[in-house]
This record gives sequence, structure tokens and C-alpha cells, in this order.
Amino acid sequence: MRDVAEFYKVFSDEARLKIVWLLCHQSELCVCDIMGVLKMTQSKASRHLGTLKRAGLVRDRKEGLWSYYALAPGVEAPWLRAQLELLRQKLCERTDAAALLMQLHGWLSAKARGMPCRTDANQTSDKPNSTTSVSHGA
Amino acid sequence: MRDVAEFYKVFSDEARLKIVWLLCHQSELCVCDIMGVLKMTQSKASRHLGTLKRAGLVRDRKEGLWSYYALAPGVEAPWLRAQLELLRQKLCERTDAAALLMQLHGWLSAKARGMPCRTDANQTSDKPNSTTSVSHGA
DNA sequence: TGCCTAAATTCGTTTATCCGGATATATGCA
DNA sequence: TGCATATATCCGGATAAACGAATTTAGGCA
Repeated sequence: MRDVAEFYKVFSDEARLKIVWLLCHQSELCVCDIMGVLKMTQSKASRHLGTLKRAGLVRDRKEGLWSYYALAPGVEAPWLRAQLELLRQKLCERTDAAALLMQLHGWLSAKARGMPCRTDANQTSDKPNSTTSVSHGA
Repeated sequence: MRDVAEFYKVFSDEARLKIVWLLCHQSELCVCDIMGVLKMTQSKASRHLGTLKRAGLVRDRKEGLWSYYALAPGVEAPWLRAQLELLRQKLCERTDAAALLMQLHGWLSAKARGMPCRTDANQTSDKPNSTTSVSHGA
């Protein structure tokens, strides 16, 4: 039963929940996308992605310098799929989760019009001020 | 989203999972039942029950010296109900979870034929030897 | 080759969690 | 009242998580 507890432990961290939430809505994201959208340090993003990968919830694909992460095929197994669906259902009713999706879309469209990644900059903190964000073009 | 993570954290401990599993199969159990069946110290049983209660998953009813615990009415809310059902489903396929139910039934029938509780004895450890158990009558 | 950069890992620190033993609280009974 | 008992809570101590900064690893390109 330890491994069942282990599963819940993976979901017991807010940062990991946010990453999974993003990956439920965008098939692939690289580490710097996650850093940018969730405003977390590179070390934190990579660490949690590693945890999710070791748990079999996420897979990665290397392309040049970038690592693209996506939900693992294993999450199609019935029980995991149900868990993920339940999580999605719960987060759908949350404004903070919705805000994350806004951030995600802002980030992706900024990226689409040529914004570079820069993993070294903007490492200030988790919550510098909530409106720093993308501010692309406009 | 923190509180969602908090929910998973409650389920991320094997001892709490076991307690919930027992309460899925027996409507009410007192602390000493849980100590006896799961072979844990009184402090540990009470602590985890407190955690489950604070999370709203469990309720308690005092009767004289005893505290009887049961799943809280709140677990009938759709999302929690679904989570609990998923947990039950996962544990149903596990031999270790099944073994716990055997222990539970052994304990309850021993109790039914008059076995006293004794919270102070049998505090040796989590796993002294897996066959200590009830050994009623036979 | 040497530099730039994305991502992973290591390091030392801080914080959270879990534990058993001891103690406190409260009920039942003589 | 005083003692026995069931449970809750407190108290260090041990272990595990999580963190940011720094470093390492490795691909792309001049």
C-alpha cells in the first residue's frame, strides 16, 4: 500500500499540481515555459518535473537544448485517467487555476510572436508582484 | 490551489490510508480497534485520526471513555465520494489491503466474544511479527 | 575550438512530517 | 474521593521535502 500513498504524495505539492494542470491543457511544454508561466526558478521547475517523471505521470522529449514535457502515455491507464479527470474537474471550478491558464495562453502567444526564453533572467522569486507576467507587445 | 494539494497530502500517508480503508468496511471503529488491527501505537492512531478529522474525512462520536470514528457525512459530496471510490477500487486489487480486512474481521469477532481493549499493552511496535495478530479461540 | 545557453544535478539550509514516550484530560466506577 | 482506563496532546529527536544558488552537463553555433 506504500506505493498508493506514494501516488498521493506526488499530487500533494502545489507546484506539481500546477504543472500537471498546465500539461492537461497544452500537449507539450519546455522547462522554460513552465518557469515563465508559473514564475518559478529553473531549479524548482526541473526538480518537480523530475519527480513527476519518476512517478510515471510525465514523459520528456529532448530536442536540441530543450526538454519538452508532456503527460505520459501511462496516464491513459484507467485508474490514473480517472484520477487526472477528477483533478481536472476540481481545478475547473477554481479561479486561481483559471488564472494560470490565462497566463499560459499569454505566454504561448508571446512566444509565438518571437519572445525568447532566457532561463537565467526573471529568477527573482515566486511572487514578485502578481502582474509582472507576460506583457507582450501591447 | 493549496487546499487541493492539502487534500492529497492527507492521503499521502500509508497509516491514514489504512485507517480510511478500515472505515470503508466498518461503519464505526474506536481508537483501540484501529490500534489493534493496524498494530500501531495509541499516539500514532490518535494523531492520524486527528488529521483525518481536521480534513473533514472522518467524524468522531464520544461514548463514555471511547471515541468512535466513522467516515464523515461530508464524504458524500460528489468529488470526495469519487475520490474515495477510486481509492477503494485501487485497494481492492491489493493483497495487503485484503489482509487488513481479514485482521479487521478477526479482531471484531474476538471483540464480539468478549475480548477487552487494553490500550496500554501490545505497544511493542509496528511490525513485531506479522502473525502475532488476534488468534482468537482456535 | 570556445562560447552561449537550456536543463539537470549538487549542495547546504530551512521547513515540514512522523515517530514513540510521557503527560494531560476526562469518564466510569468503587 | 481516588483509582483505572481510553483518548488527546505535548515534547524532543529523526527523517524527509523543498528551496535557491551554484555547478555540471550537453547541444548549437561561430
